[in-house]
Amino acid sequence: MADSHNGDWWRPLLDPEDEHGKRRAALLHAAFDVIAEAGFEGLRTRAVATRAGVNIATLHYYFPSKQDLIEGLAQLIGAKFVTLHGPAPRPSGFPALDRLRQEFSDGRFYLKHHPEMLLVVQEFSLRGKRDPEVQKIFDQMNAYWRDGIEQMVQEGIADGTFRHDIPPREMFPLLMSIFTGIAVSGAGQIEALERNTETWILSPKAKKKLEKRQGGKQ
Amino acid sequence: MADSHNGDWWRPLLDPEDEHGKRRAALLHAAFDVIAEAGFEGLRTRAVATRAGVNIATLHYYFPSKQDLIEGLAQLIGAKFVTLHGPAPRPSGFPALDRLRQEFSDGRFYLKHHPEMLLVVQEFSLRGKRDPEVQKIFDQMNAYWRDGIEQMVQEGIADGTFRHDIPPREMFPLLMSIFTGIAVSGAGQIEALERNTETWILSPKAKKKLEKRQGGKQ
DNA sequence: ATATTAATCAATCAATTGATTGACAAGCAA
DNA sequence: TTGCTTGTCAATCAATTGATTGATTAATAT
Repeated sequence: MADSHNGDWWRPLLDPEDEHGKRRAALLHAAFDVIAEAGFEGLRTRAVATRAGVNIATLHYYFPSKQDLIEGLAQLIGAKFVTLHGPAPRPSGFPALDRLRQEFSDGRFYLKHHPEMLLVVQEFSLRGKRDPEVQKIFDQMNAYWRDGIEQMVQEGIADGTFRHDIPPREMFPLLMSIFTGIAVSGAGQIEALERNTETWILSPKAKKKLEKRQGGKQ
Repeated sequence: MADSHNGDWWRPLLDPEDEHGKRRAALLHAAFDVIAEAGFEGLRTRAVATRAGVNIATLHYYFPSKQDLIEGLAQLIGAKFVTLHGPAPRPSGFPALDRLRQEFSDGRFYLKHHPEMLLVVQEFSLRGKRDPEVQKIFDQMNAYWRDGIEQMVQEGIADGTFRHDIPPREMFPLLMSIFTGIAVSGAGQIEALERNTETWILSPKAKKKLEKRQGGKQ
């Protein structure tokens, strides 16, 4: 994710060579913007079409129904989330800690540069409660995220980076709750939150090592 | 809050003697139900009126506009939240810990018995981003909650129940994030989450006392 | 050259939606 | 009784909304 901290972020997603895909993508991005501004409550196909610079009938040509448009956007966001959260090699002495920090870094990035992304995800999260198709995609997204965190926790405990007296299965909901809380409330003190979380879950051994390393550098 | 864990919960809110207030309340409760089922996206004045058993024109008699209805419900929920979260005397050796546990207890209660309440609050939270009037009420609600937690943290640190090496101002966003995360994700492992949170923030002294007390009882 | 398909739009439809109007009945005051 | 206020509803309005139709143009295939 850190690699994509640029202006382009997630927009170029469908094949830009394909004219058909281009317009389709433009409509999806327009839908994203409208939802970000007005929520699902204010999502109007006309607004989406106008924003994409096409006629309302053209929208229905690419997305037969409003529901198709919504599901298309859900899949777009889901796919992008997986891409951005994909496993990346992070060479370091504390791979688990690095991944934890990456997670916070991602949170900071969205909060600072693309809060509308978190907002739209919340909109979808809420809509999923009454829309099985959306829920399915949302569940996949969450499962992917959960698996990543769970793996991180297990690795961290296995290599002695994280405390061993918190069961992996219990540490996960803890982190998940913290991350979700950050995304929703937009915690202003995310740095302090990160620091304290580390203080909490790092093993004494890893703490000492880190202090030593930092002490040597400073 | 624990005292109100009954079937009536928060419904009897306005003066039931007043016929005018009765109808008004019925409309607000109907609106609550509609939002719980269909979200703001699906909130229709007709549905609310029908549910309350009155004509659409009667709804507009009590609430001139849809916006008035929404703001009325926001205030209703806000007021009830303050009532339910009001400071209650909790005689115990660990007042701060008791309040912490009460907070988790409240979370469990809503998740188990009234998840629709959390859902509607989320709907309002999201709507607040584009509705200043709603946001104002929501902010008051959150400020009240925050103050309570902040006070709890300060008391807990002052009387030695909580760790003193975490600044109160840093412990607060931590708990806030955890609570929010629970409400949103509906964490299934809320019990484990509570246990680990306690392990985290309790001071060593308080832990020993608790262990002793529990050991003596069991 | 001709037929077919893809892409687009202006115009329109049928249904919905928030809100209003005008009428009526019950309660209350003068 | 008379007149005013409150509460309620059937009917209606004007605007919106998701979706369709029919026509047109450009590209592609035969």
